[in-house]
Amino acid sequence: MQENTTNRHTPARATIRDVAHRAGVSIKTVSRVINHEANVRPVTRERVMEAVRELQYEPNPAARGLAGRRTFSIGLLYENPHEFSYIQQILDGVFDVCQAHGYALLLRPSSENPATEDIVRFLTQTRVDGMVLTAPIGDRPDITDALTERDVPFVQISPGITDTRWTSVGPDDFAGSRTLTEHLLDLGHTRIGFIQGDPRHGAASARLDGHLQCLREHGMTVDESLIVPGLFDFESGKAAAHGLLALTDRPTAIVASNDDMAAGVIVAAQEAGIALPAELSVAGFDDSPTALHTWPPLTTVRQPIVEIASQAAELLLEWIRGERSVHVRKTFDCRLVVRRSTSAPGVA
Amino acid sequence: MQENTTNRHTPARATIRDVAHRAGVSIKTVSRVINHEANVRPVTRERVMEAVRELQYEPNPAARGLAGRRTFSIGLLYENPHEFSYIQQILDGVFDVCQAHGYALLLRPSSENPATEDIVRFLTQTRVDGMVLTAPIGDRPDITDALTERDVPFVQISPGITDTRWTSVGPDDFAGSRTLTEHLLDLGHTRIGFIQGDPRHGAASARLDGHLQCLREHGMTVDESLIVPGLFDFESGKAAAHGLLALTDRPTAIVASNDDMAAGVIVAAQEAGIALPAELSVAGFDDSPTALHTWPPLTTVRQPIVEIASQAAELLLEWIRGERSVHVRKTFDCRLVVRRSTSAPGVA
DNA sequence: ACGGGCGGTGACAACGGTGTCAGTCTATCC
DNA sequence: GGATAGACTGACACCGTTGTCACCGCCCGT
Repeated sequence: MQENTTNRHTPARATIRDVAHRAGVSIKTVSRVINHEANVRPVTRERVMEAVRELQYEPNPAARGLAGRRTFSIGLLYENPHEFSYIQQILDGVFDVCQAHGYALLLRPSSENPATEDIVRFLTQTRVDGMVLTAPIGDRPDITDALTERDVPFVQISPGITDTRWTSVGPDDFAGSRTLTEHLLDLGHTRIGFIQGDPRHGAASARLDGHLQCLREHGMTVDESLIVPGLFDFESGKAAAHGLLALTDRPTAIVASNDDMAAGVIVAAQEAGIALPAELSVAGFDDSPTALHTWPPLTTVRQPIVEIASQAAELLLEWIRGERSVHVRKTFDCRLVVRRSTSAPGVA
Repeated sequence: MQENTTNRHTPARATIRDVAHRAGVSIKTVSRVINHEANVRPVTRERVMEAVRELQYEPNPAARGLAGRRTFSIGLLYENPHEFSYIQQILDGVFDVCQAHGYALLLRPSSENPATEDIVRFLTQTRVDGMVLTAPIGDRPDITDALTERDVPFVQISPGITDTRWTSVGPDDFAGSRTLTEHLLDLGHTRIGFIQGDPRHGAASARLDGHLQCLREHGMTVDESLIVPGLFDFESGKAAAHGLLALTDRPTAIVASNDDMAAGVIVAAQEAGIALPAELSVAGFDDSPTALHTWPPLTTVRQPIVEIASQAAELLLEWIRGERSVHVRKTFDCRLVVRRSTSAPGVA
């Protein structure tokens, strides 16, 4: 016995009413079951579940959204990234969690320094239940205010300042950077160049601070001329390295605040005919794929990006569901990854 | 005079009813205006638009979706990418078009070879109005069939086979590859290694065919031992290069089917102490950021990824709106980009 | 003057769920 | 044995749009 033989395509998706009818209960009870509400007899629940399975019922998100005032979707805001693999991993981590909880993931890439109203429009157009904000845009007060004002929950990833009014997740950039510099000191380097990251990112200053702190702990004076600005991208790293390598008393090691810049340093050294790592040790940060694509492969600091992103999404969903009512800041440890781009001065 | 002073947060978003009341028309007329339907007097239209502006009205997508059976959102399906920048550019291109047309972009990353039912679940859960499929997953008959069966419009990006039943967009891999090989022949190379891409991608065979065709056109016989497999990722490129460089009569040039593999070739050459480009010319494909991050920078073929993605989204939206009823295949020209990784044999 | 067509508009019923509230049915306690 | 407090269930309004259809007025041709 076939149903609906005339309707050849689009086999008329089952609705909650069909399920209710089949299970011999009211639509409200079906609603209770699919929303995991309490106070449904196990027998009833099972009967409903069976009807759901038989009819391959999937609740209509539009109807749910309309009646329940939520969309079961969250947005991910990010600014045009330099390190593509970074945002890709963020995306993977967030998506996994969304997937697991039946949420959809809406993307909101943005140009550099997007207008507040553009972000607000995204909120009103999509009505996402919450947002994951990446650095550096997640720090902007106008954005956090706009979200707060509209009661849209959000979680920041790697914010510059840890504001107890909000929830955030990030790596321990400070400690990671300190460990890295310590590694170079242990190898015997005394003149270490440092290329800063994009100052709009909190990670940039945290990594610099870790470096400086480590030098001080080891009783070294800081040579200002060895601390140079950068923007987290390959080009700026290369340019900064050329500057450092042109110094009369040039450094025997250079720490770049991320791997892309470190790759720039390597190319700069190659252009200048400087042997790696014998004449110059190079280190990065992030342990992005780039770190393995250079020659020699990069010593770097691994931050668990996917895990950080998952945690951010997890915290966001908890908040959305009202399972948590206090803001937290989660910090993840970084791990030093030693490869062939660093060695004792003079050693190949 | 203030409205709603008690309701401090969430200023009670305006609905179509509020707009109708303010403009002195029925809600249906407002609906007509915001959907750009015909048969509304210009005067009326303007009056409604003004009310919309004053109240900052944005239609509720859930209500729209429920009543109108469409979600104003499209999905982007992609499989875990090796070249992160590639998918990032695809995303940018698709997003721009969505943005311009008021559509939301839902992401559906997937593991390698996802189950059909996972994709189907994505469709029924999100009820997107259409899908953009990237290679290689966009080629899978089970996926295209599932979409067709459910009347979900889709557009393929860089499919392996051009099926006239569907719409697709992609670069001219064949011609691009031919141009690249020609460049090497012009430089005087006669033994050219070729590293193939992931065989699941149509681009892989198209690029190989372009290479072979070029050799034949120049009256050269094809040395099978110079054609080796690869998977589009750095590691496989490096491994393949090691194999080619170990040949007794080793090639003076290697073409990799994409930039990541070419980066692998460069590292392999460096490991083997082979001078670039004097002893070995290397070329890639795509002109990804990687191409500029190697030393020497890569000669490659640029494909207009963002443009391709935009076009795909554009075609998809046209189809969704019923503005087009015939399937097309759009091909974009590639451009040879010569950098320092290629030179005449023996020349630095 | 009349009927027919068409541009312009509104009333009203969907769309498929959730929230509220009232009701029934047990088990428990005096 | 009756009162009472849960556990469990359903009726019904409502969420904010779009689709359908009826209607009104006006212009046109005869």
